[in-house]
Amino acid sequence: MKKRPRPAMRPVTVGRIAGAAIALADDEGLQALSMRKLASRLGIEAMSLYHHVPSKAALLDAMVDELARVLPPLDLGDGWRACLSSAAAAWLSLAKGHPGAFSLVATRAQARPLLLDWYAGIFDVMGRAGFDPLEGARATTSFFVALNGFLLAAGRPLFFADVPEPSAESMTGLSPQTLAALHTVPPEAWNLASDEAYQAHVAFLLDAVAAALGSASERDTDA
Amino acid sequence: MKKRPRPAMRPVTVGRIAGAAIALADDEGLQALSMRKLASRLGIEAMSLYHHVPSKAALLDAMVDELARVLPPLDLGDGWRACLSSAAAAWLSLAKGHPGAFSLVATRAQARPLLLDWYAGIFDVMGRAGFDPLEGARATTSFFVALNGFLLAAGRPLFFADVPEPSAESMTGLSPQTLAALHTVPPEAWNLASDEAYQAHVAFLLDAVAAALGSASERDTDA
DNA sequence: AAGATATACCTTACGGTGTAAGGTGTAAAG
DNA sequence: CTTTACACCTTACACCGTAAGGTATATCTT
Repeated sequence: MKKRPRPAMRPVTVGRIAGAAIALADDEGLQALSMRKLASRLGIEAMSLYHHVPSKAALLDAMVDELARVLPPLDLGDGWRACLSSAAAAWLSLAKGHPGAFSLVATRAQARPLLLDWYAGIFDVMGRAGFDPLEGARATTSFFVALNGFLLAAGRPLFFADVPEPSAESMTGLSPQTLAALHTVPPEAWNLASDEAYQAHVAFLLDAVAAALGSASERDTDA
Repeated sequence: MKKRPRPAMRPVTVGRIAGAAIALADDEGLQALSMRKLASRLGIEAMSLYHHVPSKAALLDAMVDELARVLPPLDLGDGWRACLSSAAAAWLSLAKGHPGAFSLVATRAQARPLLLDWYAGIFDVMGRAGFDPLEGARATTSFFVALNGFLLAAGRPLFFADVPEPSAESMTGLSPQTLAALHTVPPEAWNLASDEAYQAHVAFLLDAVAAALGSASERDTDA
């Protein structure tokens, strides 16, 4: 045991770097996250970050790991519906708590151990519910990518925040038919920023899971 | 009418710039799309692009417009299910035809007239099917963001391309339970790159739309 | 025909980015 | 006290988006 270097002092660690990066992304947007700005928040120089993290891509992975640590625990005991429902709630709280950094979790989840542990709990619940493995896993995967699609879109307005008045048609380049069609639907239908819209999306997806599982494993549902 | 400038010659137009940008993004990835590389593909200098396009953000919008022009037409005549189904197919063909540029369409669709015309056709079909406007529009919106979630994730492997063998657990940092849970599901369940997976996702979502519309407007379905 | 004008493109430059290469100072180990 | 190792720093490079202003040419006006 000759190698026990006794770090001189370690005020900055990978975890702390990732935490500061998440805070920076949440404050100023992911595109504003640069090695220089991040370093200055930590009171060091940009290149010093490279003694803790090999590249910016690795930093982004570390941010995903750090975010996975604050994921609320899942409800693993009350059946698949409660489990998926609590997963959706946890996902939402992560997206709301970290508006700038969340897209990383949705986008580069591949092979980050903590996040996979979290997902694995869900696959386990689905498996124990007795569903066909392929159909069940497909439904679960569809559920999650659909959740991500919503939360990634929720950052910016889908279509319009406010649909332009028909009188303004000349300014938008929209055809009258298009404007008329858009005006037949209530504006809140595409306001993805509300909790209510998210709940509607989750309910929509849970029904789809139920339908997929029901049709794929009748032998289990009526047994 | 004194102002009729008669352009000297116009070999490069916004449309052509957008087309070249799409090709560049598809060839080398969206992050490799720079004004300098794009200009050199067109045989001009970077700053010359700014005589046709005010900023890079506007260029990205122009790319969305250009992509919307190659969207296959929708099936507007055979009911909402055929309409959504053809929309999903069109969306897939766009994503497959433009792997680098597609994420722009999914991400910055706001207020691009051609794309809104396309969407408006769908809202029109949904409206004419007699469904509750809010519930119907919510279901349609959910359908599309869920489609986007799939196609945005389909670019990279979700979880793993290949799940590691249990014997390799020490290398991945995964717990034995996680590895076991991941191994209970067939690998193709999270291979999002196959057409079959997409069809399964679309079928999953269409069932959800049917369920949402059925529960929201019984007065129409049995009338 | 000659001058004015408008346009398409170019040159230069600035402050930002990620990061390769190598230097410095301090704290622990021998 | 010397050696060593590590945390942090300095400098530098190639790239980015784009602000400011220059030049050549094609057309309109006279």
